[in-house]
Amino acid sequence: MRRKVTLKQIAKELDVSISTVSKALRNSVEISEDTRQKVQAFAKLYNYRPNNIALSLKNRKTKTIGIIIPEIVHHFFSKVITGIELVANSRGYNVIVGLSNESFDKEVINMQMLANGSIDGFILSISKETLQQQDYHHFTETINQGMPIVMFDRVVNEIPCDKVIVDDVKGAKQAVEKLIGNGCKHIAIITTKDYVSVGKLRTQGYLEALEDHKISPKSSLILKVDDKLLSENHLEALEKEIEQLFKSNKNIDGVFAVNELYAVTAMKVARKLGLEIPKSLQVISFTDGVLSKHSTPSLTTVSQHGQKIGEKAADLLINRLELDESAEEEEDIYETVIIETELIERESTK
Amino acid sequence: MRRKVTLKQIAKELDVSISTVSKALRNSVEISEDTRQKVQAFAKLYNYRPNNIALSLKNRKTKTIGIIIPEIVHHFFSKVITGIELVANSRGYNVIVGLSNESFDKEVINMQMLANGSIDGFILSISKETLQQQDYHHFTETINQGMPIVMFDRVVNEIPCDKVIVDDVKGAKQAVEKLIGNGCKHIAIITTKDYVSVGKLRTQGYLEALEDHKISPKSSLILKVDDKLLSENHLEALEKEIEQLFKSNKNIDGVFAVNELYAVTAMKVARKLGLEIPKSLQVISFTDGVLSKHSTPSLTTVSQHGQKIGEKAADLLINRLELDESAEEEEDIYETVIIETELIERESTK
DNA sequence: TTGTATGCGTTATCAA
DNA sequence: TTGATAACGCATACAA
Repeated sequence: MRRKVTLKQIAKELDVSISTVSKALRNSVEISEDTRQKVQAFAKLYNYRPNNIALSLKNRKTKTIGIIIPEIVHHFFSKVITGIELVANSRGYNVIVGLSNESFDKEVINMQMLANGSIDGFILSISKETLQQQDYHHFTETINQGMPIVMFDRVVNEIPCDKVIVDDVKGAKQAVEKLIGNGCKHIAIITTKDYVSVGKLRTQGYLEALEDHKISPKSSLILKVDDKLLSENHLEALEKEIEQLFKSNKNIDGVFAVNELYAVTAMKVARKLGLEIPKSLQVISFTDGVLSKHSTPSLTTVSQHGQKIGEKAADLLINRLELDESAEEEEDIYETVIIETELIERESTK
Repeated sequence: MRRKVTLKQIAKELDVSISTVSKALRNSVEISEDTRQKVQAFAKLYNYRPNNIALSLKNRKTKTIGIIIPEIVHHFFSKVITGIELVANSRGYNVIVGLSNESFDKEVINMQMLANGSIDGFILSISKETLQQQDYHHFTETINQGMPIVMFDRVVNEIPCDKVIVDDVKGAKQAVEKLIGNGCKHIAIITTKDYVSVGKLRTQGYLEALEDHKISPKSSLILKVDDKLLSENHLEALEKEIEQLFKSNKNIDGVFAVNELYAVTAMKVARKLGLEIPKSLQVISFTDGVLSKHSTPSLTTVSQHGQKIGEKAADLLINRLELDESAEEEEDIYETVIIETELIERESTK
C-alpha cells in the first residue's frame, strides 16, 4: 500500500528542498528546466496531489459549500442539491450536506459542526421547527462571523443574506386562476398551517385569485392540514380530513393543493367518492415532482424549478465568497432572486 | 463583524501562552484552577470552537465521509444518504456528497477531488457508465492509497472492499413466486440491459422462480429496456415498448418490473389496453419508493430498505476507519453484508 | 503550573 | 537557481 505522497517525501527522494519541489510543480520560472522536469516526472509517477486540508488551512478557505436542508428524500430538495452541485463543481467547489430533519436542534448542531472551518459558506432552507420557534440566532451568529449564507425557498426576511425563492403567491394565484378560467366555481385549497411560510404564501395567492375574480372565499373550503400528517404513518388521517372536506362541501369542483402529496391524496379520495377528474373535479398542485408526472390522472402542477434555484443559490454564494476576497469591505447589499414558476398542464385539468 | 477567534488570540488577550489556553480548554490537570476558569470564561464569551481544518491536518483525519452516487433525485439513493448521514453524525462524522451523474469521468474526477485529503473514506454506488466500461482503476488506486471504500447496491466483486447489497436475486424470486402463488401463469418481466448489475440479478431471480415452478421462460415475455428510456423525455418510447409487449402477448397476467417507473408505466399502459389490476393483471415492482405508495392502484413492491443500507454502509466504513487507527496492520478481510428485502403488499396484487 | 518547540502539508517571502 | 523560514490553527512532548 502506497500512502499518499507529500512534498516532503518527494524532496527527500530527490534530495532537494521542499520549496524547490513546490516551485517546480507550479512551474515557477525560478527553477531550472532540469530539476523541474525531474520533479514533475517523479510527482507524476507517484501521482502526487496537493493535500486539500493543508491548502485549506493555508489559504483560510476550504472551497466547499455547506448545505443544510430539512430532508433529502424529497424531490424538490434533491433537485436543488443537483443544481448546487452542478455549479459548485464547475466553479471548483465541493458540497457538504447536513440534514436538519425539520428539527431546530439538529439544524443548529449541524451548522456549528460545519461552521468551524469546514466550509466557506452556507446554502440552506429553514426547518419547520425553526420557523415555528422563530429563533434565528444561529443564522445571525454565523453571518456575524463573516460566513455568508444563502437561503432558499423557506426563508425569513429579517436575516441579512442573499435569498432565492419562488414567488409562491404568484404561482398559487396563477394556478387558481387557471381553475377559475376552466370554469371552477367552488375551489378548495388544501394547505398547511400558517407557520410554514410557503404554505401561508400559497394560501395568500389562492385568496388573491379569488378576490380578483370577485369570488368570496369560504373558510369551509380552506383546509389547513397539520403537517404532521405529511409523514407516511398518517396518510389515513390525511385522507380522512380531505374526505371530510369533500363531504361537507359537495359542490367543490376545483382543488388547489400546496404540495403533491395533498393533491394525489385528494384525487384518491375524490375518486373514492365517485368524482371524475378532470370532468367534475379539477386539481392543481404546487411542486412538480415524480408523483405528479406518474399519477393517474397525471397532475397539473406549478413547477418551482428546483434545480434552477440550486444553481442560482450556488452562484450567489460563490460570487459573494470570491468578492470578499478582493474587496474586503463587505457588500452589505443582499439580493433576493425570484425564480419564476411555471404551470405545467397535465390531465388533472381540462 | 467578529471573525472566528483562535487559540492565539485568546492567548494574547489573556497574556498566557497558546498551549496554556489549549490545555485549559481541554481541562488538563496541569493547569491551575484559576487560569482554567479564566480561559474557559473567555473562550465561552467569544464562542471559541477549535478549527476543524487545523484538527484535520494535525490528526491526519478529517472525520468526514465522501459519498459518490449516480444521482440524488432518486428515492432509493436519497434514502441511503439519510441512513449514512444518520449514523455518521451520531458517530461524529460529516458527509460530503459528489454526484457522478452516471458518468465515468465525473465519477473519477469527483473521487480525485475528495481523495486529496478532504475525506477519510468513501461510500459509493457505481455509475452505469463505469459498469459498462468495466474500468475500475480509480477504485483500486484509492484503496491502494489506504483510503477505504464501502460499495453499496451497484457493486463489483473484483474490488477488495466492504459491500452492502440487497439480495437482488432472492428479492426478485420472492416477488415472482408471489405472482405465481397468486395464480399468474404468464409472467412478464420488464428489466434493463444486462450491464446494469442489479437488472441482471433481478432477471436471474425471475428466471429461477419460473424454473423452480416448472414454468419455462419465454423470451418474448422478457423486455430488456434500454435504460436511456428511464429519462423523462423518453417516457413515450418506454410506453410504446411496453405496449408492444402486451399486444404481442395477450395472455400476460403478471408483470414483474425491476423498478417503480417501469411498473407504474406498465400499469398505465395496461389500463389503456383495458386490463384491470389486479383482477386480470397483477404487478409487482422492485424498489419501494414514493410512486408505489401513491400510485393507483398502489403497488406491491420489493422494498430494499435504502436507509438501512446507508446505515450499515456508514457503520462498516467508520468501523474500518477507527480500526485502522489502533491496529495498523490492515484487516484485509472484507465483509459483504446483505440487507434482506421485504415484500410490501399493496393493491396491485390479489 | 506554565511555556517552548515541533509537526501536520502547503505556499510565499526572503536569503544565499 | 535553490533553500531556509514562517505562517495557517491546533495539540502535545518536553523543558523550565
